Amino acid sequence: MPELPEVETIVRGLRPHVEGHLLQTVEVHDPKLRGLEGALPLPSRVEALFRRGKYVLFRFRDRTLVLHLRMSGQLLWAERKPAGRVRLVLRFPDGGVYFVDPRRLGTAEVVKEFRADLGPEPLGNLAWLPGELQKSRTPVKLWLLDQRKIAGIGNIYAAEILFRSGIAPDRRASSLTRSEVRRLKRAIPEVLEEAILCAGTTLSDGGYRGPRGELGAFACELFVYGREGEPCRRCGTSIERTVLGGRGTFFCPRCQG
DNA sequence: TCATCCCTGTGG
DNA sequence: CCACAGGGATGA
Repeated sequence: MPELPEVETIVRGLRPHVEGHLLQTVEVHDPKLRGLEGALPLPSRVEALFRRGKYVLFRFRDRTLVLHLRMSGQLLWAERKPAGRVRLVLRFPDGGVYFVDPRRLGTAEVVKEFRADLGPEPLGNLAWLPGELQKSRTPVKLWLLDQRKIAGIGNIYAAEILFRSGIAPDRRASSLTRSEVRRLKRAIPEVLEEAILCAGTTLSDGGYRGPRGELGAFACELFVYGREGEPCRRCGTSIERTVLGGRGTFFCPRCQG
């Protein structure tokens, strides 16, 4: 499931193929995306390709194509049609961006101006973080998952960030000690940047793929996510799984007391 | 603030 | 064969 590190990996990989290049045609293979047909003048030059939170944004002169991969979406650069359920093809002179999405939960639209209720990026200056945490009584894991508070963190990285911080997922955000806030503030960019260096996380289901179909190696660096019943890599205690906000929540009961 | 829906492949 | 996976929009 693409979160910030996966989307960043995709954008970095696609950028040299796309930025400054002419989009020739848009092929829509899913009725849910019918709205894209004729939404852009073609051909159209991609002025910039970038990420905001988990969104992928193709900026044209006066329009922006907004993609969200949700659970199962992939964006692949390929010369020919890849395997899988292709919902959309953005064709360039020397290849295409293929939006493959078996569960069809991903979204794509063309807008005049990108609007989404997103909090700050977690890789920038986090000086604001302690004050914002102080204001919220929601469990800290749900706070991290709330895109309006901080943009780009999903279920996998929320779990890993909290493990590294030594904070239990159900702790209320406003109850964190100064020391815990300091550790969280450090762990957020550390975990995300390491995951970007690993080109993201491909779980055993194989769902996430990089822009050329690569696997994300951060799967080998996971300490808690998906490891219920396995020994904690730090202390050996059995990793536990609970449900918080309807989502699977993994943690070490000893390291995250 | 919390539940529901969207989707479909996969594991149990 | 059914429950589950879950980000985000939406409505209660």
